[in-house]
Amino acid sequence: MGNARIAVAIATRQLPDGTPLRNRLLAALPHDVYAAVAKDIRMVTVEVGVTLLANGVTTDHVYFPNSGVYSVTNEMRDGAVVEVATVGFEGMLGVNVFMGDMLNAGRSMLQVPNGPLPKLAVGRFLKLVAEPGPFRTAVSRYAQANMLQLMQGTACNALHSLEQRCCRWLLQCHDRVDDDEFLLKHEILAIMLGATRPRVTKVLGVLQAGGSIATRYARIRVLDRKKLQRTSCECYEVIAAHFKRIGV
Amino acid sequence: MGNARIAVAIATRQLPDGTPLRNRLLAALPHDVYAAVAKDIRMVTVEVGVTLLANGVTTDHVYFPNSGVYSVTNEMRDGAVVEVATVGFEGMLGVNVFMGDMLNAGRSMLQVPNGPLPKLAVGRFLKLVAEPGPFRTAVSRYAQANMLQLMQGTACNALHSLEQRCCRWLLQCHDRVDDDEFLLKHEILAIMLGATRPRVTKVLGVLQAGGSIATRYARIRVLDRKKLQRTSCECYEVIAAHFKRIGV
DNA sequence: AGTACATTGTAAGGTATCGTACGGTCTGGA
DNA sequence: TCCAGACCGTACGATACCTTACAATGTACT
Repeated sequence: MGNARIAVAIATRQLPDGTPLRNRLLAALPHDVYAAVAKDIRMVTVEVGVTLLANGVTTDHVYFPNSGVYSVTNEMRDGAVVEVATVGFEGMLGVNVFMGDMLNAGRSMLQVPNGPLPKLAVGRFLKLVAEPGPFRTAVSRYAQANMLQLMQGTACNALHSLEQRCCRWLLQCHDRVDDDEFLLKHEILAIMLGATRPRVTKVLGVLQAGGSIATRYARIRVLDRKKLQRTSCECYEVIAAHFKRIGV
Repeated sequence: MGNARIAVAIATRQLPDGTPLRNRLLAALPHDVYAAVAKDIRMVTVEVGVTLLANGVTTDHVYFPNSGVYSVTNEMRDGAVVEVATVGFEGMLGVNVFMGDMLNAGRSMLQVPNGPLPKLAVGRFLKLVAEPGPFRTAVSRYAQANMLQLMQGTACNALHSLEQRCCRWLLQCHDRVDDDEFLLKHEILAIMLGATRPRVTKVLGVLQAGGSIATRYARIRVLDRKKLQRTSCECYEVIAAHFKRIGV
């Protein structure tokens, strides 16, 4: 019995706290390198909405989400906040460091909680990506995919309805959480989409009436993914295709 | 007289067709390298709206605008087109190549004509950026600034009014053309902003009544930059500050 | 069970935007 | 000089969205 447990531990890589590694970027590290890096990974417990990387500030750590949904948001002078990129286990928070810019762009925070968050010191990260290899390649591809996501998002915000964008967000969220139901308040969703809370409530009501989702107090459950996808704009598929093509 | 002419030619770098070099990225090349590269630069004459880099296609050339305004646009399945990034003499078309992705993202085209366009073969470009140095640094910084522009644009499209975004576009355009008046049809501007042409006409009418601009047949003249900046959203300043900070 | 608080549901009046259509004006070439 | 086509100005009904406010419901805690 004990042996079986160890076998599993070896077969599926683990984070320092014992949870299985899902982050795609860290997973790209060669086995021996990961073994060495794992010691330097720290697990952080974060609350929804708390700033992980502040805008215009140099940080000492980058984050590699293992579960849950994180957002890079942009805040205007009048306080209006809107999401510009969604990040989950496929990526990282702090790509700007890889791009050679130590100042964070936008504010990164947790939106849908789903477990602890691994972080790594910037210096350690930079050493890992300094040399060509699978990790550097993975991070580079992610940076590119992230840019494609931004491009699609820019167009989407200019052209598509709230309902369409809301469906897109729910689908992207669903992809990053290993459950059909997740913690998500209407207000959070409203901020993400740059809309007002009552409008989001109304849109979610329509989606619920259509049988795509079920909403509870501070929770949303995806019932019919395909229906949700039909109501969404094409941007969900386009972004997913980009990520897939680039191999993230 | 002849000597004076040569002196000028040496003092201000020239493109193969004799026009002075304004593109910031090419200008970052060391003198001797530029002299060697100049032979490989070809000048292209382009028409407004013609596709330079098509979406999802591998190209053999990258472009370094020397004047005028170029756009990277995103096209939806229903044919709706919207601009996601503005490019002028500060940048290049085809950054994705630098990011390690040979497939173009979005469609790049000319919006405001202002002279011929220098192009360089992809292979030649890749050799130039392969080694660390001032050119590689400049391109890398531009890639980063471009990403910041995308982030700000995403938020801007979600939050700001057509009038605000229109002012931002006119300011960005004005920065890239060495004249207060430039060729720009309302319809082009409408496409850029993801709006309908009549609305753009209306907004431009208001701006004209306020004395910020003067419009003629297919032309717009900037009369009062500061007034235009006050009517614009903060995104113009934010993006300009990003470019400045990164040294593009 | 009951209370305080957080979250969601709903409404109303006002503003912005959309789609569409049509007439007016400018420009370039016959 | 005149015409055809390109471009701009304007209008109008329909729809989406915003702001604000308040009522209803779920949750946590006593």
